[in-house]
Amino acid sequence: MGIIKTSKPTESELEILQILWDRSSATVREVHEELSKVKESGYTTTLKLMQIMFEKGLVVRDDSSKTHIYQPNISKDKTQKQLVGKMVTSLFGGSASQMVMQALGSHTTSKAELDEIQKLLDNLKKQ
Amino acid sequence: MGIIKTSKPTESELEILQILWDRSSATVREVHEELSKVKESGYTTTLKLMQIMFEKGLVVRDDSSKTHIYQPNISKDKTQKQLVGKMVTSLFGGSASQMVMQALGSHTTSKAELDEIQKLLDNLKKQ
DNA sequence: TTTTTGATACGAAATAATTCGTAAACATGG
DNA sequence: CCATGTTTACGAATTATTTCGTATCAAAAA
Repeated sequence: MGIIKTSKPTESELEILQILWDRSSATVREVHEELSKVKESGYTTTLKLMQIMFEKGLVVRDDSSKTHIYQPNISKDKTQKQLVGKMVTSLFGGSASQMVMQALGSHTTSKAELDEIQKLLDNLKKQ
Repeated sequence: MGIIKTSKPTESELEILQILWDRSSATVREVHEELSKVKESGYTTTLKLMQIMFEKGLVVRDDSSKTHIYQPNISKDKTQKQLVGKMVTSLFGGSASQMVMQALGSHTTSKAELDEIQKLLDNLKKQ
């Protein structure tokens, strides 16, 4: 049983978490470079955000050397579950299938992905 | 081709839209009663929110009588698509199936719902 | 050693979202 | 007509989030 993380990440925090999940660890500089590809903002903005995330416990950091190295402290999986769950509740009246249909209906999904979903569906049906 | 609604509704606005989508039209009083069931807040707060939503074009209203009657001005379907799409992009790297799996994996889904999804899946596979 | 570069810390401004108090308008019942 | 209750309008406080400027420190370069 892990520690409960109540506060859901803000939009900006999520962008940073994405990068940390991908790379598993990164400096502020690295995160900022990555963000800059899709977003216009100053270095100290990214720094401040990551400091706040540290205070909130969303990330951990190694500050043994001058340049701190950050790592995510909440799992991608759990966070996805949490946010999807919230969306299912608040936007689809609790019906996951409604959301699934909306998701599959509007996006083009590859054959491989459809097969994966089929597999999952088969498993769920058995139980 | 409809008018483009850029601004995504805030959390609070979404709660109100839910109610308007359900009832198709409602007064501030009615919306507030409904909200009160799950949330603690003052009447004028709801009023103000709905006024702002009107300014943004999220809702329309009939103000021919003293008590205004509000209706949603963006469709539930479009809004769901938009928000699900945003989540797929920002949280699942564009893979709808990843999200579907997360949604189905964490929620308990009824047999009937699973069948519905199966039907949709069959359709998608054919194409 | 001195200068330059790159890093953190931190306060605070700017922006967005939520909340509420108060005034004014108006209908209704006495 | 007057009091009461319900409504809208609106300003403004509060809270949350994002953004950046400036000070300071340390390492590397000159």
